[in-house]
Amino acid sequence: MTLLKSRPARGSKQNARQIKRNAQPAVEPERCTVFSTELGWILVSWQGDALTLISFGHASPAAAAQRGTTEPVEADEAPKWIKQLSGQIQRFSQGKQVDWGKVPLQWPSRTAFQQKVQEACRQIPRGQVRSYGELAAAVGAPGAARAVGSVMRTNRFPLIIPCHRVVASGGNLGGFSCPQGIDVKQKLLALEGVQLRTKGK
DNA sequence: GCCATGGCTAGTA
DNA sequence: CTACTAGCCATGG
Repeated sequence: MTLLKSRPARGSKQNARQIKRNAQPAVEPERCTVFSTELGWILVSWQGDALTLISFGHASPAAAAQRGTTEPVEADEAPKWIKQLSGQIQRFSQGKQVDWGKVPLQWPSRTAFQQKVQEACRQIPRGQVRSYGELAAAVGAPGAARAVGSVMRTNRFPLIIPCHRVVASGGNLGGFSCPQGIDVKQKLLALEGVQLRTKGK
């Protein structure tokens, strides 16, 4: 996709006219599409060549679309890489192992802490879990379990950044931010063969 | 800087 | 087991 058009210097009347005539937005608009999976209706948003949002666990296409900033485009009108990604998400929702590869993720802004936590989360292998506290310690912030939870809560790329693999200490599930709530987290973990200790010890 | 808010934890009852 | 505390720490207003 070629969209890198050299931007004219600011403030020039001539340039302003030229921009208008070309009608070429400086940045590509964000677009999105919705589709149905075993994990409910999913919204996928992107801008240019980068992913901007994944939202899943919705009861209806309308509910999913509401999370986007624009009207969804038809599935077959989406760029190829989005179609591929959608396919991967489909297979993931069916419990298959998926390598997300190097999908470009675009964050609005991130602190160093958030970045580290997200990266650490991403490295949790399928079929395994870590506690919020463990993740905190792993990024050099022991005791910041709660802060880790906040990072998970604001995860814009669930599944790709497997926040569902981060659980409470002592084998408890912990929380989850999703329209369909904590059940989805359990379902996700079940898909990966993780069964949380109901009790025991 | 202060204060409130969380997908938390460990301890106590 | 549950219920309730009291700390904890990174954000955002």
